[in-house]
Amino acid sequence: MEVNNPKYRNQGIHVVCSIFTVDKGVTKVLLIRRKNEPFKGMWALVGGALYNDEELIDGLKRELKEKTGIENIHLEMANVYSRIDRSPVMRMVAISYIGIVDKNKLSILKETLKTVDCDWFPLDRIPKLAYDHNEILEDAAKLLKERIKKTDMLRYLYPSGFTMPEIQKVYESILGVSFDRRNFRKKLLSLGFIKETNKTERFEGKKPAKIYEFKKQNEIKSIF
Amino acid sequence: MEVNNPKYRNQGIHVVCSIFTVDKGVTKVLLIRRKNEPFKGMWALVGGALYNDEELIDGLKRELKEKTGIENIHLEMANVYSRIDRSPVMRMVAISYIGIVDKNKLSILKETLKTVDCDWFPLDRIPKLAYDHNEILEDAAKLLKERIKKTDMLRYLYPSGFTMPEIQKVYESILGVSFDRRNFRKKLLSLGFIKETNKTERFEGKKPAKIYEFKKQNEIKSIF
DNA sequence: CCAAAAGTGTTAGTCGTACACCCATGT
DNA sequence: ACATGGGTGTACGACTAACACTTTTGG
Repeated sequence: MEVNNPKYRNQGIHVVCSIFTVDKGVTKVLLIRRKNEPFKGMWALVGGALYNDEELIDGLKRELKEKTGIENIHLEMANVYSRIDRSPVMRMVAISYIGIVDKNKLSILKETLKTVDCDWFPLDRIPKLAYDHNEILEDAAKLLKERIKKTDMLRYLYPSGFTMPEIQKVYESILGVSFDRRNFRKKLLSLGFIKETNKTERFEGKKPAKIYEFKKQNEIKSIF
Repeated sequence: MEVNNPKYRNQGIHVVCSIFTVDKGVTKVLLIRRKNEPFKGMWALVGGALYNDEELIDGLKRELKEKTGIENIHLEMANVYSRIDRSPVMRMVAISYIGIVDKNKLSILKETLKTVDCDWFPLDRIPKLAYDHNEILEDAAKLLKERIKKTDMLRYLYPSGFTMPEIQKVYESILGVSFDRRNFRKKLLSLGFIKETNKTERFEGKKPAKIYEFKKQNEIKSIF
């Protein structure tokens, strides 16, 4: 690599995340409103430019803390965006991540050095966002569907347990379909990554529902 | 973004690809041998540094042509690698791609401006590679398995048709399992992205086998 | 004691798996 | 004519989907 070739100059990496939650049956994503140029005053996904001395996930967590105050959440990689003019400042390739959290278990900063607002937006009411974030968010929402169908990603929404009717509503909200109560329960239990507790909690009914929790990763045994 | 912050400087993007083929029942990957530093003389995956005026896929295709002579092949994104010291020259984030081709339908350049050799290596006989390419290749091979199971990626291995026993052997080679002939045929047909032709070809038997081909993407109709 | 959601079990249909026989051809 | 792989159909078991009744509690 001829380091001095000007074609290698002025490139940077954006790290950006779509953090989802489900609030009373509605899937929402966390957006911030930008204080500075470019895209001053516009809503955007949380993220920023990577430093040259940090890994992607660390840079993203730094940005996330700076712009929302959120710490210690699980994020997984989603997609990559390389359109040449996707940033007006310089050539930036973006790496996108997704996460899902219980919004009631964390507090967000409404204003920071770089933001003037921060809020949860239902997926069907997303404003025009900075950069190509509308596209990134759309892809992220699609991926979220795949991931909750095929992995135990929802464990991060329920670090301390959930009831069947509760998590069923979340699946139905995110996937946009509805399931038979009895079959849903059987299916989820058959996957083997959740377990019953002896606690109960009222959800929508008067009869209390059992609380289940996700097994720790090392408790999940494969078939062989 | 404060463009002058030195932490944003000296970052680059690597694009790199694992191009697979299946040769007489053996899955192989295309490697080049480097002519220049860093890693001079070592084998490596095909790839290089992205220019600031090109998209990932275009940069990768440019590198691919420069270093192997290969043009016009299908590549799909695989993974991202961001270890800070993964390149000794400067901080480079790598985006990896995978592809699969019929090696008999293309010719490769044994030597170029930047390479001294180029060859197909069986996956169980991979030498120590430049950069973190061993890790990238391992991940790519895993992803290849997923993709041929879940998508019609093998269409790119067979642009002009295939016979059942032939493609079955490819699946078996890549996945490392073996299938019942009758069930394999039924399964593949049931997916609905291949169609019969009226041509035949001899494969291993004396009786000629029917040639099938992948439907064009727009011929594949969904269930609804 | 009634309304409303939570919890459970059984049956039918569908899909995947296992398996045996006939067919077309080259030698 | 026969050996070799290519092509097809059927029966069984496993999983998925549809569905109805009992239980627990708050009001």
